[in-house]
Amino acid sequence: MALAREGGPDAVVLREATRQAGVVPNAAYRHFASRDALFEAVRLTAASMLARAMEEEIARSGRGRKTPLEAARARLRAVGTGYLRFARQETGLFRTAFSPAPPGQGVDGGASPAADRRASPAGDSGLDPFELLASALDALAAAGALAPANRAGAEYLAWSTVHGMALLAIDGPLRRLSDAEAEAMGQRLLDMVERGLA
Amino acid sequence: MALAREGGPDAVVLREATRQAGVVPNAAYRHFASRDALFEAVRLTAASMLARAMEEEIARSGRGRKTPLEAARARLRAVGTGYLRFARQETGLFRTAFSPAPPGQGVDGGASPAADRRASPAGDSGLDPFELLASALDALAAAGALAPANRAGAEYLAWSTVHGMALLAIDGPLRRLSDAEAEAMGQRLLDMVERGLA
DNA sequence: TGTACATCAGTGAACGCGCGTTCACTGATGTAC
DNA sequence: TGTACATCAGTGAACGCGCGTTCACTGATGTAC
Repeated sequence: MALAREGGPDAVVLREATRQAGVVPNAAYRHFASRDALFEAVRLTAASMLARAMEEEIARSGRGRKTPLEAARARLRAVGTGYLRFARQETGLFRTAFSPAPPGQGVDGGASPAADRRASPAGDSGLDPFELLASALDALAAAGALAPANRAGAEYLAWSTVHGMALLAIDGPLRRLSDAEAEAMGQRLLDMVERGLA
Repeated sequence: MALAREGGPDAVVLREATRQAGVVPNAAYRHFASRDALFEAVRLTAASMLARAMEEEIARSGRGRKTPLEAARARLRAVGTGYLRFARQETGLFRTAFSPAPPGQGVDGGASPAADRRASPAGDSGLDPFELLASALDALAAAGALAPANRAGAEYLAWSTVHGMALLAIDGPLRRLSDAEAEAMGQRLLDMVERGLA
């Protein structure tokens, strides 16, 4: 996890992990069948940390009295905000979570529900990032701010938007933004989504 | 270029390139100072091919009589559509174009104007993808479909959106969509942007 | 027209590096009878 | 209570691999005088 946090997916190197553990390289094979299996475990953990970060943001957004519509909007925003913040603050883990799984296995790139559920420690909702988003959109639809005709597949539209900004903020032209600027840009993006989905 | 097209940035390996050229490995050093320099050349070319694909899409969108507003909208859509299609059809090159430049050099990840201009063959406009987007947004603002207050930084909002979907369509959950489905999803995304930016 | 020389793509051999992985093993800890 | 045995994390040594890069070189082509 330290390697992934520091250097992203490519830094997850079996030999280096054993080095940091103060142990001989092949000792890793007591714990993981292969470097791919080790990587998969790291990826899953990273994905569940992202989910966790988003849930904390959601919890924060729930505070204060609100109409159902306000609450639904705040929840969707929180999902996006949590995602963007995690991407900026834990760049290596974020990139690891979305690193395509090694070919061969039929495993999804990104977080799969079952896998996440397996990895998630007690105390969170057990929902993966995608499910958190879906449920925020459901709430928005229930509150009437998202026409039923637009509900289907809306996850992918919202996710695309926020995922793209996360990556531009990591690798791309938004990399050099200050925290405050990135935050403001993120909120503008979420405004756009809210308006665009309606 | 063949390596990048086939396998993305990680497949751009000096030794393999010389192998495919039917030449001994160190012969590469007649043409590039290092593997990083070779990679940079590939990246630039990939970026300029993306720009090219977008320009073709723009040219296509210009056909038929339209009001200025319709034309501006069509142009912005074309920018997005070209981007998304290139990402799906030339996945390896797309990923290469956005691969972060090797550290050390102060070079941007993604396409920088000057670099692109250098690399672009005669016949295109010489604008990089970002500039194509910017000019489409200018046209939209001029046509009155984008409030001046929202114009600044709108590039980053639009780009984020489309970039995110491109990546979800490459690595993520949108990977398995058919061409027709991906196309439809892309158009919905662009609808959202149009509405959201206004 | 002929000769001396520079240029330059490519050769052949070798380097050190870090990687994932395999093998036969040791030695401490827990468990069965 | 004591002994035999299984379990299991970690050891030590070695493997083959592909990578980028360096070195001194060859041999064809172009250029100057």
